[in-house]
Amino acid sequence: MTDTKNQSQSYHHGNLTRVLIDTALEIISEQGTKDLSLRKIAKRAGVSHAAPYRHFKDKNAILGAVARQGFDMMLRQTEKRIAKSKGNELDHFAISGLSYINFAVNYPAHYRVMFGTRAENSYFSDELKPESIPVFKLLRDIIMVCQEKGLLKTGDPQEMALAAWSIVHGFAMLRIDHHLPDQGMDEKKLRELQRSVVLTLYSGLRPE
Amino acid sequence: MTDTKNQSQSYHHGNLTRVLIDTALEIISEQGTKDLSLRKIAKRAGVSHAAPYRHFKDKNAILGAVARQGFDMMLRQTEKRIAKSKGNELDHFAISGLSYINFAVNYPAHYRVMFGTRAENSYFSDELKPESIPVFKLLRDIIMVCQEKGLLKTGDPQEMALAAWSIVHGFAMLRIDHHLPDQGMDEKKLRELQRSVVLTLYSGLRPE
DNA sequence: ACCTGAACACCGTTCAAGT
DNA sequence: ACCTGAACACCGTTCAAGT
Repeated sequence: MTDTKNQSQSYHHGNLTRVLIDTALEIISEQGTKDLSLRKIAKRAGVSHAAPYRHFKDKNAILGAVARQGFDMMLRQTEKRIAKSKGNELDHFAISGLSYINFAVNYPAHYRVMFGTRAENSYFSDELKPESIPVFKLLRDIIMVCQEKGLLKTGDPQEMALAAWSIVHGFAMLRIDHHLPDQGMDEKKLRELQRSVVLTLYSGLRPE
Repeated sequence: MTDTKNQSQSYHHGNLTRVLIDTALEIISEQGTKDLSLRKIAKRAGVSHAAPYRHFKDKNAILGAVARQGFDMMLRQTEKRIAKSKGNELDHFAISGLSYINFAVNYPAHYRVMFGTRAENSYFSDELKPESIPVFKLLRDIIMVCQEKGLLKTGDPQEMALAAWSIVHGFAMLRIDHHLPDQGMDEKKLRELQRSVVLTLYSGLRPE
């Protein structure tokens, strides 16, 4: 009963920025990226359709904020899973890939904004996809450690990280866009499939 | 000089359907999927903005036709490359993957429509992604032949085809959307990278 | 049968005006 | 400083009307 005062007035005092991001995510989850509009966001946030322009340059800037938040969440989540693991570095490598796919499956709205086709995503800076760099670096660092311990084969770690990323990104995209031939597979079967696909292909990176 | 008669009148006699598809592709290539509009297509085709509705149910139906054409082209192109190859079945397997990525790189406009997020792509039928089935089957058949000859390890060919598909789809998407850390890589370097990534990961499917 | 033009309900973005 | 409301140039889709 004490914190019901900040209802319809609260984000008139500074937190509209956050509310707009959260509302955008809600709408994307419910109606898809395609049907997201600035005017819908504004209406649901209880504000005029021009108000968001005080907080974001344009519609893409809101999507950019959503993407940034997504990359943050994905990184933290992956780091946490690795920290909790009792396995060796090779296990960490596998966990990073599976965790990546899990994030995409659990937060498809975020993921779609993060990796919407670049042609449509001018909300990434004109330079190279800077948002995805930290998670890519994490992957590459794990690979380098594995190489030092002889758990993965030698070779350019950047290239191997890219290979690993291709698999998980590809699988995640096919999965959340329902392009998989998942004829009547239930959730458990899909998770097994996902595990099997990643581990099989990762084995191509093991020492010969 | 003989066939200049069919200029602005010709598609009033039945081929507007084709002109609309081709025009859509032109605009996507020039301005991106996001900036494609029915009204732009109609205007460039020299027809009123309501005319396309005689030929397609709605805007998505046009994109569906583009996607279908893309899957056709991809399949034929891959089959042709395999037919020209002098290698064994394992080579065919590698060719199918590299050919897949090449198609995406050479026809990014097609590819983006083919694999735009499903939430946005109601132009795929409500059933399972039927357009992509033939190319998926080709991949699976090659895998089965390789298994019979002991060139690939045993296991569910459907699952292995999915694994192979994940890689090439993931790499293709990252590549055409410029999410790759391709700092100053030229075309030749990118093709080497692509080849290396695919072959490395495919080696995870080889007999143990 | 095929196309047009007006109409409707939406967009993103800008800008003067209000508090 | 932050928000509103009207305005502008666009959308996709429908439908009566023209040929």
